[in-house]
Amino acid sequence: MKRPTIHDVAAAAGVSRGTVSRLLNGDKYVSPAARVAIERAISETGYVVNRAARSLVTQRTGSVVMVLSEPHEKLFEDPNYSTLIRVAIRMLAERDLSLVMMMAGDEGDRERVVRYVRGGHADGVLLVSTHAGDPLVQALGSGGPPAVSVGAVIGHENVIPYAAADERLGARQMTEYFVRQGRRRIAMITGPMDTPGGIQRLEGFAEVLGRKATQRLIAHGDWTQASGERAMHELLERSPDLDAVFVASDLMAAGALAALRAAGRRVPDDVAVGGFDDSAVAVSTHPPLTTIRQPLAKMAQETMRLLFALLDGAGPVEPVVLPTELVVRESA
Amino acid sequence: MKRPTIHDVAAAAGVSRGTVSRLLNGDKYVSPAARVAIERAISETGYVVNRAARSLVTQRTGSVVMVLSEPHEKLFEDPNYSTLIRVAIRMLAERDLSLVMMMAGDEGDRERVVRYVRGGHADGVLLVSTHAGDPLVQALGSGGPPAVSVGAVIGHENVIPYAAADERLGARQMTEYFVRQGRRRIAMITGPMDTPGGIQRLEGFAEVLGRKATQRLIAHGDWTQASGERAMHELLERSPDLDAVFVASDLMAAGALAALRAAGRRVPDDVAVGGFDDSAVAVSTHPPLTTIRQPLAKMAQETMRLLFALLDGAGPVEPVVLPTELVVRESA
DNA sequence: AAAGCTTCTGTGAACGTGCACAGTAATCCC
DNA sequence: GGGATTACTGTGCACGTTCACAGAAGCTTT
Repeated sequence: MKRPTIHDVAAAAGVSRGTVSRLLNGDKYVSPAARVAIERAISETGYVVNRAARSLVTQRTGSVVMVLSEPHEKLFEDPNYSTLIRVAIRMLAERDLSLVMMMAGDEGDRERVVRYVRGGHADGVLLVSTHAGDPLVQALGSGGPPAVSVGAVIGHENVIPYAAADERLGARQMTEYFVRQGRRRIAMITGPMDTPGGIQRLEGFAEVLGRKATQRLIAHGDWTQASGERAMHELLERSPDLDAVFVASDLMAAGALAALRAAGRRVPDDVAVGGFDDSAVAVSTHPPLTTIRQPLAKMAQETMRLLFALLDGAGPVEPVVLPTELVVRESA
Repeated sequence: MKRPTIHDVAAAAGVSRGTVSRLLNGDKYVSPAARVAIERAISETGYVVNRAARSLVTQRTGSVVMVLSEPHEKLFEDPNYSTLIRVAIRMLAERDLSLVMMMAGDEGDRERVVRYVRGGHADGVLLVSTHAGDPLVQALGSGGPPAVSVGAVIGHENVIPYAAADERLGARQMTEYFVRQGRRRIAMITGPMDTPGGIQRLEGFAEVLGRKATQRLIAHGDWTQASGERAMHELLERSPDLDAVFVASDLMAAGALAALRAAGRRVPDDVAVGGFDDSAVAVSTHPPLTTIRQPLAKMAQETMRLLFALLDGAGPVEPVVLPTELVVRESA
């Protein structure tokens, strides 16, 4: 049995295609009588609009694509993505838009994404965790559908609107907390230095410590737990007398805790540990992590709002930067 | 500037639409000369096929929808979803299919999903974490596009093909491990009893312990960390002399560890703790969790393979059940 | 009473593609 | 050398919708 078309609905309601279409698209000029007849016809026939046909004429697709720019093996280790996806699905659903997911981990992926977007298969683009210098951003460039990002895209802050946490503020909050506690040798494990979280959390750290933030006290990770563990070992070797470490993500902090335990350091007695994110992992470690809460859901919401503004044809929109908050648990 | 169409490509290559279409769709009858001319024309014009137009005539959409059937607030707390999404995106991309995400947490969501699927907007459906008696399954019913599930859908095992871990086997492996270690009072924290993981892990547990698996030693959780903590407190109150607990997920086990610590029990000396999943959280707890590894990536792959078989018009396909594996760490 | 609004309706064209079909030229088989 | 087969190509139609336009009917204004 064939799926009913707008023709069938029109026939059943005794009106023309045009009137049905007007009702469907919220046009004001539909008489009350026609309205009820059509609504009954729709529910009787079980009619659902054919998006392909609509797309063909409107030049819109009714979908937004989320592009995840992490190498495959690392993707999603960070539980934060979950929140983004959840919020995005939800807010898109309210506008009857659907969420398409794509990865841009390697060259082939990127080409596929560019083809997809430039081919007009999405009305908007939602960039996630895009690193500095990612060729994807250039390729998407202008002329395509509007793009926004969760967190700034380095080098394109003025081109791609974003909602982000105040990374510098968060880093300062944690570092100042250490200072207030009387910690003397404060180290840091950063994220990758081609991401805003990598760069700006280090900047905040350095702003507070000034000259005390020496290279010996800084090690770099790549957000993974394993890299946190590795970096902590490195720091312990270089600066055995450190008494605090600010780790730029909770997951890496979990790795750092393992390294400290292996080295026989007590947390927080010997070494205070501070994380960043306040993700689920922060409360499953031992001891639970003192960390910086990012308002992740709020960030996602604001990002979607920016996208909607662009979809609605608003002019240029301003980035949104949201405050972070220190959450004290037992690791510091 | 308008997007190039198949007409433009045909004109640039000096052939007709039909020939271009044949090349695009892998028809064998295209002369070598035409082939190179068209390929050059495509890259010169930057042509990308218009999916909407194609869908309209082929009645296919080129997309598969993943339906996440968890209440919103709980969704994604489980990091396992990440693996599913990653594998799905990847394998779909190889077939030039895209992944659309939808939630089915409440009645409104479910209706939207049904409309979407029955409206012909997806070529296939990928069910995730569908609970027993979910009306969605009925609503999708027959007549729609093929549906598969990661993990069995209770009550529809013979209708909806799935790939799953051998839940019973995993539960037996852990329970037998406890028994071999000489544990006497073995308790269990189950998942929700309307999911295969909830039911079958308990069955495996009971198979090994027989009459020793009493109600006093069994508590129920809902997969969340908080529920694991709550259930552990409950068990400690009911059966203070327990010396081992099998927890049906790592996340709940992390909660259980916190409860045990709060009660002053040492792990594994006083109480052995076993998890299930071998997810990322298993190595960030203290002590790291002895757990049952589910071959999650493999499960996802097999599920996709089943879906592809159905999309290719294969007859009925058989469910796939994959073995689990005991991973010994320090909690037991 | 004519002219101009407002409200509502129907109709034809267009969106870009795949597919069935018809048709052409070359090759092969006896 | 005539018929059948193979390799390839072009054309018209259909898919289901939106949109611009024309027009009808009722009401208000001049």
